[in-house]
Amino acid sequence: FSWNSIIRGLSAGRKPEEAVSFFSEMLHRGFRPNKFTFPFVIKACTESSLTRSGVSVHTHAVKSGLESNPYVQSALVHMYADNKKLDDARKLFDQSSERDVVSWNSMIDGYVKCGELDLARSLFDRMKCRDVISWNTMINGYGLIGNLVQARSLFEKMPLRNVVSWNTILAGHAQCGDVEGACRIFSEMPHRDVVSWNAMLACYAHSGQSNEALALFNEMRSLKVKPTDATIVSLLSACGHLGALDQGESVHAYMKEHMIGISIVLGTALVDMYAKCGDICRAKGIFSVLEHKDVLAWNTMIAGLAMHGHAHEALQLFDEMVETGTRPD
RNA sequence: AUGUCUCUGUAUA
Repeated sequence: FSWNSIIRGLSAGRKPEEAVSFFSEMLHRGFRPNKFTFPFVIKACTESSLTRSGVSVHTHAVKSGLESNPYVQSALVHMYADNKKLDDARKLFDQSSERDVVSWNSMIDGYVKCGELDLARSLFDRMKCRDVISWNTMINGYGLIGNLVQARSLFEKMPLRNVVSWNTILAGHAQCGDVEGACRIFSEMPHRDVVSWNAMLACYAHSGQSNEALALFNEMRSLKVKPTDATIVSLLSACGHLGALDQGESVHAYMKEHMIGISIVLGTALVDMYAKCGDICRAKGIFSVLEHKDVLAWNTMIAGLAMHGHAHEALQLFDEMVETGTRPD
């Protein structure tokens, strides 16, 4: 009933850990979770890397007799796999009597994200119920470890491709530095969504083809594709590499115009862009208003200061970072 | 009414 809707809302929101505390509250008051409750809570544990709570949620699922529900089971496999607890995930996976396609895919993706492509592949080969996500997951894995030969071979063999398949093989080429290949795929793909555009933009930005990135963004705008944070971040990175302050400023203005809020990632990209373009004051200004600064944000600001010869200030900032409880890496 | 895949931020070489 309504407990479920609240937990669902929290788990989909920005603070999924609140869904977990809400779940404990629910149990504390004597309400019984049902088969819809668990996937929401487990997802919240997955996203906030709360593996300890996850284990306790797992225990409750067992007590409720819901551990064999396919939605609950696959959510648990995904939770362990996503948090790199591959042995726990696999144990659960092997114990399940009826593994559905989502459990298989989650287990394979767990191996993929840890670079264990051989283990992923052996599961994939044993699968009878492969769907487009299984194929996409494997293609992504080969792209991540730089094996474009296998990635392409699966891409060609797969019976059905969706836009994610195309985006995945595109990103794989980008990951391997094959800009021409990425370009070719981008132009050949039957449909492009915002992720396709973002992947191509990032490819240009990472390979130093900043002007191509800016040109692609203009094309994107003329086609009325709505940008996301990833779009803006790649653009800022392109501007930073060019040292093009005026272009960077116009991206910043675009953000304000379209009411794009400054997340930690976007904020760090802005700090970096202003620093690389030589406007250290604006970089400091953005940095100072960033909430929940993480180690990457600090590193960016420190490097920006150091780059411009403000060694003393950089060291001061380093001390401040440590004092405010961020561990240097 | 619920679960799985793709794109984004820092340094050095």
